[in-house]
Parts: sequence; C-alpha cells; structure tokens
Amino acid sequence: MPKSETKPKSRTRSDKRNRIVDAAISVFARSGFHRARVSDIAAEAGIAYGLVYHYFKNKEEILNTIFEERWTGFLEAVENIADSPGSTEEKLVGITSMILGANRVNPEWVKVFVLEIQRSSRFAEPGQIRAVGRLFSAVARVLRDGQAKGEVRGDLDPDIACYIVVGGLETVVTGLVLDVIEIDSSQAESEYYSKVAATVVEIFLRGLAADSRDQ
Amino acid sequence: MPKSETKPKSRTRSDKRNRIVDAAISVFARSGFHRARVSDIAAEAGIAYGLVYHYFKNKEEILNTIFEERWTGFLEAVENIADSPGSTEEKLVGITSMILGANRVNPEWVKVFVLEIQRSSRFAEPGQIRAVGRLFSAVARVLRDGQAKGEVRGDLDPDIACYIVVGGLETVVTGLVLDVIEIDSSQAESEYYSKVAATVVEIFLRGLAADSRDQ
Amino acid sequence: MPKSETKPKSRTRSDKRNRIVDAAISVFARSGFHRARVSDIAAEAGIAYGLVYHYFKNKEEILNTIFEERWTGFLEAVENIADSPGSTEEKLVGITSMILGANRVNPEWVKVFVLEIQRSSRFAEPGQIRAVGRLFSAVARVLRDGQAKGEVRGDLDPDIACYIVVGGLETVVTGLVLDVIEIDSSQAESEYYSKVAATVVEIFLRGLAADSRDQ
Amino acid sequence: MPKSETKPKSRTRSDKRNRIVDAAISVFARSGFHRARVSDIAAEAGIAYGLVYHYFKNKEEILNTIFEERWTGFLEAVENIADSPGSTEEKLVGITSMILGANRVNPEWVKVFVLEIQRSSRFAEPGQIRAVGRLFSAVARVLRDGQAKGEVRGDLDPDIACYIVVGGLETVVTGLVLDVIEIDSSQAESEYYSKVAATVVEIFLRGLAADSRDQ
DNA sequence: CATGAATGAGAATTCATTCAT
DNA sequence: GATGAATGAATTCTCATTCAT
Repeated sequence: MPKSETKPKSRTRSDKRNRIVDAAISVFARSGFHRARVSDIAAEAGIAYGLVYHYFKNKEEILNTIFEERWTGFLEAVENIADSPGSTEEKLVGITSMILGANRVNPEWVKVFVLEIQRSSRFAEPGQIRAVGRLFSAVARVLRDGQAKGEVRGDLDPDIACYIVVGGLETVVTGLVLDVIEIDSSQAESEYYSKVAATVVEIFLRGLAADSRDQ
Repeated sequence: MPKSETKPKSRTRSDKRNRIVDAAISVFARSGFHRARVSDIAAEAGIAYGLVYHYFKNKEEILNTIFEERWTGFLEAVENIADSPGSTEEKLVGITSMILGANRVNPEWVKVFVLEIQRSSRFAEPGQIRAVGRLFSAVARVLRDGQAKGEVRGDLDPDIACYIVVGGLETVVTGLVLDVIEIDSSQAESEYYSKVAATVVEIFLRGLAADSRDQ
Repeated sequence: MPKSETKPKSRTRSDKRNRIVDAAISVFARSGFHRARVSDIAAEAGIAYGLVYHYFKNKEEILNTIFEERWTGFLEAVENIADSPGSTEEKLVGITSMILGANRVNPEWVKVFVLEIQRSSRFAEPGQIRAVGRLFSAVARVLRDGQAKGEVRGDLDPDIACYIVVGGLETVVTGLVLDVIEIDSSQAESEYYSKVAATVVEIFLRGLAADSRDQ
Repeated sequence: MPKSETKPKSRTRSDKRNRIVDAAISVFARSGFHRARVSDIAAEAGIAYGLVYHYFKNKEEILNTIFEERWTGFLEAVENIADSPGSTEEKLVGITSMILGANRVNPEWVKVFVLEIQRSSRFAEPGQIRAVGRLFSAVARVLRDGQAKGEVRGDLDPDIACYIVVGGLETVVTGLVLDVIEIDSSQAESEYYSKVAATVVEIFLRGLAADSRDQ
C-alpha cells in the first residue's frame, strides 16, 4: 500500500470525539437540545453524521457526556474552593468568580448547562440530580462552615439559603448569557464582570437593607 | 333517570377552550413542551384531536396563550405590590409570598412557566422578553424606590440586584417544584412555606453574614 | 305565528344556494378545486360553512353542479349554433365568438371549467365525458355537415379534426385566462377579441400555408 | 447459495432517485398529483418512505424535477427541429411527430405533463411559464420563419397562431392519453398515429375549407 | 474508522363532514 | 334553515438510528 503519507494521523480517536462534543455544545447552545439535529452536530464538527453513532449511543448520550465530562471538572474546582481553609467571604467570592469566569471563557458551555442540562426531566434524574446537587451541597457546606465559625448567621437554614445563592447567581449568568443584562459600553467587559461579582457577593453577605450596616 | 346532572353541556362557549388550556398546563408540566403530544392534551381535556386546532393555530400557540392569559394577571398583581405605598420589606415579602403562594395553589402552572415558557426561544422573543422583563423591572423599581427612601443601600445597582432577587426566588421555587427541596415531614406544609418566605426575604435584606447585624 | 314581517324572504332557498355556487366558482378559480376549502367557499358566500352541506352532499357535488347547471346551458347554445341552417364558416365563427365571449363576460367560470372540471379524473367520468363530449360532437357535426355541403374537405376525419378545433380554441382561451397572451395596450380589448376570433376561424378554415390561397 | 444474483445492489448512487422519479410519474399519471400519496410513490419505487425526503424536499419538488429534468430534454429536441433548415411543413410534421411519438413511447410522462404540471399554479410560475413558453415560442418562430420565406400567410399573428397549433395538438394528445379518441381496431396503432399526424398538419397548413384548395 | 444511504416510527396539521342546538 | 363546534381520518414531513460498503 502506497499510503505512507506523513499525515499526523495520530490521536485521531478522541480528536473526532472531542470535535463532536464541542460541536454539540455549539449547536445545543444555538438551537436547544430538542431542536438540534444530529446532522447539525455532524456538520458543525465537519464529519459524517453516521460517525456520531460510533462514539455515542444516541443524541442524549452526547448531552450526558457534556454534562459528565465537563461539569464534573467544574464541580471539583468548586468543591476545592468550598473545602479550602479560607473565610466564607473568600469562598463565596471564589465560587462566584469561577462561575462568572466560566461564562466569559466559554459562554456556550454555560448556556447549554443553564438552559438544557439543568432543565428538562434530567434535573430530576438520580445521576444528574446528584451531580447538580453537589453544587448546591458545596454552597450549603460553605454556609454551614461559616455558621460554625460564626461568620454566617445561625438562624438561617443553609439548605434553603444555598438555593438562593446558586439561583441568584444562575439568573445573573442567564441574563448575561441571553444578553438581557446589558453591558454599559462605556466600561470594559472585564471590569463589568468584576462589578457584577462584587455586587453579587455583597448582596449575599451584607444584604440589601441600608440599616443592616448603618446601625 | 339521573340524566339531569349530565345536562349543563356547553355553557360558556369557551368552556372547551379553557379545558384545553388547563389540560395543556398539566401535560406540559408532566412531560415538557416538546415531549407533550397534542393528542395527549386532547385526551387530558377529554376532547377530540382536531378541536385543539379549532381554538389554537398550533401547539406553540397554546404555550403562548398560557403565558399571555395567565402570566399577565400574575404580573399585574406583582406590579400592584411593587407600586403600593408600603415599605421595601413589606413589598418584598408580598412579592415573595405571592410567588411561593402561586406555587402552592397551582404548582403545575408555575412548573410550566419556570421550566417551559421561560426557556426555549420564547425567552428571547420581544413580546415575551418584555413581559418577563416586567417582573425584573418591578423588583428593580422596588429596590430603587427603597434607595430613594433610604431603606436600601445606595451602592448597589438595582438592575443587577433584581436578577439576584428574582433568580434566588425562582430557584427556590424550582427546588420546590421539582421536590428537590425536601420538606421536613415534622412540620405542616404551610408552616414550611412561611419559613421559606421569611428566610428568603431575610437573606435579601439583611444578608448571610453574621457580623452584618452584630456589629 | 307572529312572524309576519314584510321581509322579502321569498326565493330564499335558491338564493343562498346560488351564492354558494358563485362563491365556489370564484374560489375554485383562485385556488383550484383541491386547494379550495369548504370554509373558503362559505366565507366567500357570507354564510356558515355548515350550510353548504344543506345544499350539497359534499365539495365534489358543488363542482359537479357548476358543471351541470352552467355547462349545460352553454352547451345548448353551442348546439343550437351547430344545428342551425348557416354555413360552416358562420357556425364556426358563432361557436368561437361564444366561447371567447364567455371568457370576457365571466372569466372565472371559464377558468374553472378549463382548469378544473375538464382536468382531473372527471374528464374521464361517464356523465361528464358525455357532457364534454357533446362539445366535441357538436363541432364534429358542424364539420360533417360541412363535408356533406361541400364546404369542408372530405379527406379529413371530423372525429379527429374536432379535437384540433376545440383544443386550439381552448388553449387560446387558457392563454387569455392566464394572461399569458398579452393584449397590446394600443388596441381596445374588445377589438383584440375580434381579431383573435377572426384569426382562429381563418386558420381553421383556410390554414396557415401561403400557397393554399394564392394558387 | 443463490445469493449471487441479488448482488448488483446500489450501483449508480442516483439509482434510487431515478426510481423515485419514475414511480412518481406512474403514480401521478394514475392518481393525479393531489391524490397521489408520498407513500404510494415509495411503494411503487420499492423503497422506504423516508428515502423520498432524502432526495426531495417535498412532494412538489418531485413534480418540479419531472418537469425540469424531462421536459427540458424534450424541449431542446423541439427547438432543434424549429431551428433546422427545413421547410415549414417539414418542421411542423417533425414537431407533431415528436409530440405524438412521446405519447406512444411514454404515455405516462405525457399524461403527467399534460394533466398535472401544466395545470396548477405551476403554469403561472415564472421559471416554468418560461419553459412552457419556450414551446409556444418555438412554434411561433417556425411560423414567423415561414412567413419570411413566403410559406406562411403574412396576415396571421404568429403569437396567436402558435396557441392554436400547440393547443390543437395538445388536445389531440390528451384525447389519446385519456383514450377518448378511439382507435379503430381495424388498423394498426402505429398507422393510426401516422394518420393523426398527417391530419393535424394538413389542417394547420391547408385548413378545413374545401374551397381553399379547390379554387 | 468513515460515510451517507436507507429506514420507519412519530407527530403535527389539515379539513371534509357530522351533529347538536 | 342556519350555525359553528366537534370529530377524526388522512397525509405530509422530520429526524433519530441502523446498516451496507
């Protein structure tokens, strides 16, 4: 066989697979999971659509893969922060920055996670609810630790409060994802994100009320 | 003959139409918009397949109708509270209670709104983004008014803060909708809702930090 | 019965019925039989569409009615000409004028006949083929009579020739119906029709060849 | 194992596509475009339902394809004759024979063209009206050239006369297609066609009138 | 590994027709 | 006669998934 070209045909295996996952993220972000066609994903990845079925059992498994492979890494980073020795405020700032940062670096990924994975029945499925639940748990743990250290009020239920923190953050992110929160063009984007992060944590920690600090 | 009770028959003309909308809410809540079949809705409503198309142009229009006819009423109630003469705290408690209450009275409606309408392309459509935006705006107005009255810190941007408030609330509601927030069986459900409402408003106003009050 | 108003409620019966037929002609001309909805016809007639089924068994029967009630009258007029004592040329001019005239007076009717009734399987249905056939037969009779009188060449088969005459005419009419034959704006419409009629008969009688007359 | 004869399998890639087109012609000829179901076409072609949509966007596109792919070839043959150096009579005989011959060789194709494509809105669509118009134009050109050469009377408008020629021919073809023109069983079919062709051209050139030649 | 032709279950939608009022 | 709500069969079209090459 004269097929001895020097083409770098190595790591072909996971190369294509990753391209499929990346393409799926783009397409899911653009069209949503249900509207996305497997052929769209293949076209975006530049491969034949039959190949998708070499790497994935079906369309749903792509979504699961996005979730498991990418979310898990993200989650571990969050849990690292949650279980670090810092103060509650430091931890919340860290988690908030991480989430907002993810949105800046890879908004499509966040969009898919926020709009597709979390929703639908998947949210309620054991495997994933546990995975999503880990985020809530991490935040709840931060709060509980804070209570133990006297940094967080003891009269609040951390298992409820964590929903407020994660949900508040998520909606801000959603607003950014959907371009509903308008970014003042007079300020650099990165500055705006800093401002948002500061606002978010400030509200969670010190609250909206004027008297809470002034008294 | 006990036939005298089966008699009323078609009374309000839009009797069937309402039954379709109600059925759609149930089915959408159960299966999600995409998975829901028109035939499911018809079966749930106890009417024939084609009648759905007598009243609605297509499946999507049912979703829009749910949104327009029911969300608008809800929104007006929220705006009434926002524009009432009460204190910021009273208003936030009012709005929070209203949202949590809606979830208690008609959880399917909230589920459809939270999981279906808000998502999909609809969230981004002018008409509806504006309608959804009205909720955010109403909360932002409450905060701005509070700033003017000195009840809310002046150093926070209400247009960002409103996302945190609405989002925090929404996620709590979602948690309740999806039964992820477990309700301690030792307490009555209604008591639990009160506790949740109090916690939510407390966090938004006074924050999580212990020192914010103690100092 | 106190219903003694002086409203001219007489001939109501066929009044509505005729309105349905007229409306159907318009709608069929506009959309074609298959695309035409019964509700379109009812709307055009200004009545409830259930009423259509009072007067007609189904949609097809409306088409048949148009055919039978209107075509028959037209056909009798043609047959009258065919069986009149005039010369062959006079008869052909008469028939041609009648067809072109019908198109001027009621183009929708002609359009429906040309495009809908004659086509489709109906052309082949016994009842109608006979009725359509009567037109061909009438023309064939004119030609046969002409042969007997020595006005028409005896070497032509009238049963084939009649197709050429009717078909040539019909296509001219179709061209007019579809506005494919453009009418020179410099001449009045009525003059144009006269010119067309003259051309048609002239061709049928004397042919296209220059030498046929010149010799 | 007798499997060696079932082997050929997919050869030309567009093998199936052509089978769909051929099947569609048969089904359209049998049932008409509107009555024809896509499933009928698939069954006739011996392929799966969905494959039709692999090759064609929708049912209408099949009709368009029949038109474009087959009509164009036919048209070019007609135009070749029209633009050849022969006499007017030779050209008309050539075109007539071509049309009658097409009907003998592939009556279904002619039937679909005559009954389906030409009708419906298609006749009025720019692209196709132009294509159909090319047939009329070709005949008009033959007549105009004949006038220039003194073979055709100069007092006739070729733009009207061409409708008569094409239309006369078409109706004869339609009569044959629909078996309304009965073929005398005493003569061979091919002879009959010759007779029809001769009659048609004879009428167009020399006309029906006895005196046109006798004088 | 790759390809994309082939399959067919599913779902939406249309609309002629019936029927209770 | 008149109305239009109600019915549901019929069809088109989509697209995930399989499979032969």
